Amino acid sequence: MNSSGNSTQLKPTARRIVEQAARLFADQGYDLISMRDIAKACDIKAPSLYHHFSDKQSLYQAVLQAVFAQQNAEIAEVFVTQMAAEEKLHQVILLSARKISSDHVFRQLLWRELLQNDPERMQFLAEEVMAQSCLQLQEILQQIQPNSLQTDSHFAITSVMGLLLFHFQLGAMRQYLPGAQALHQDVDYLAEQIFHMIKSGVVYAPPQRINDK
Amino acid sequence: MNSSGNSTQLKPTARRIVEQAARLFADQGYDLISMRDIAKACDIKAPSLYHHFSDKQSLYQAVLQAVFAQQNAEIAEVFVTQMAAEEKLHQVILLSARKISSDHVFRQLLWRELLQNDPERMQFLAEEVMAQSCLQLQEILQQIQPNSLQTDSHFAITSVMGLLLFHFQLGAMRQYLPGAQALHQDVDYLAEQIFHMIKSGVVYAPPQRINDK
DNA sequence: GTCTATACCGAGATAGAC
DNA sequence: GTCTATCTCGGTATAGAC
Repeated sequence: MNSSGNSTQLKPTARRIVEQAARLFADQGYDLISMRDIAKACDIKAPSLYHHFSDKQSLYQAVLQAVFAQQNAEIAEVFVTQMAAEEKLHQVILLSARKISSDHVFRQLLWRELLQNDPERMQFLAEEVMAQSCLQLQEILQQIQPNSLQTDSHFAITSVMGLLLFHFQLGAMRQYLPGAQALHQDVDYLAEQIFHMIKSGVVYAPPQRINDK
Repeated sequence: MNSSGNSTQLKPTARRIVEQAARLFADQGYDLISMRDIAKACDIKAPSLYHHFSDKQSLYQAVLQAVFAQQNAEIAEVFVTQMAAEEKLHQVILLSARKISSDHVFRQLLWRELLQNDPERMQFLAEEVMAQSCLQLQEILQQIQPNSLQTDSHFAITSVMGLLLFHFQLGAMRQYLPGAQALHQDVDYLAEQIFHMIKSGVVYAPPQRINDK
């Protein structure tokens, strides 16, 4: 359990509220969680919450802000290392996989936001949460592929996101799908597979050129 | 707008209710849609719904059943053609992409179910909805890859699912991510890219052997 | 900053007439 | 098979004491 909103510049009680609310919202969703539920988790009564947040929506916004800012900070760390591009991609995927698989709160909230597909929130998510990682990922990918070909880096980036998110969201369904083995519970193994699929997709046989810039 | 529950063996009014409910549930989710909302969409009053379904949960179950059965039937058609394995994979991905991108109701309900991650429902989804397509996909993939290597077919299958689902769920966020172009709104183009990524992932350099059977 | 008490609303569901 | 009327519950949010 991580990234449950250690956002700074919030007073300690507000911080605790956001932390608890994040866990509950992630788990059961906005509608199923009542202000009473959140209050109970914080050992206070519901009306006290309104001293810290004007209403339920504001609290939810604060939760998203906190969780995604936290995630953003942690993911950024992945990119600082100095290695060959391919090994860098490998590490980025491995560490992102560990992060996303272990951080249930972040993953669920992200999945929920993608469900809504609200334009404003998508812009916020993309620009404030994803953009940094995506740009650095783009750079790595362009270093890996042969100079002569230009594969679709936007497609590659979103595929990395998609594979990471989907494989770790699959959870309880995985065991019922064909060919499932104990192996597939192993985060590092899945990360390895994702790395190879992205790498081969980028390196081999791009279907067509694209004016990437 | 498709697959909105043309389930047979339901009386016509019940069928209409399921159809409308599917659209509403997919769009706004179980909790946000009231029985009154559904009734209004059917031009009846809320209590009349209880003549056809014992409660809200039962109606939701009927919706899932109808939408997923429909989807299952449509996807199954994709596999009947006779072609070389690689071309077959190509077609399967292309047609699945068109289906999943156009069927907003199915995609949203599936995404919502994956959010809950309830073991029983995951088993239902996997076995009743996914299993057929997955097994046939598995067969195709095994025909494509060189006999000498055994790649992880479970990983490949779930990656196909993940890429298809994610890329078409991305919707409004896509335009805010690096490198987005008008191209990426084109279903067939994305399908092409997914096909190539899966193909190269399966054909080239499997990271390690696996006892697949 | 937290509480009790409460207003207000809309939800799911049922009874019983037609 | 559909309706009107109604019950009951739990939700968000506010007022005002401490």
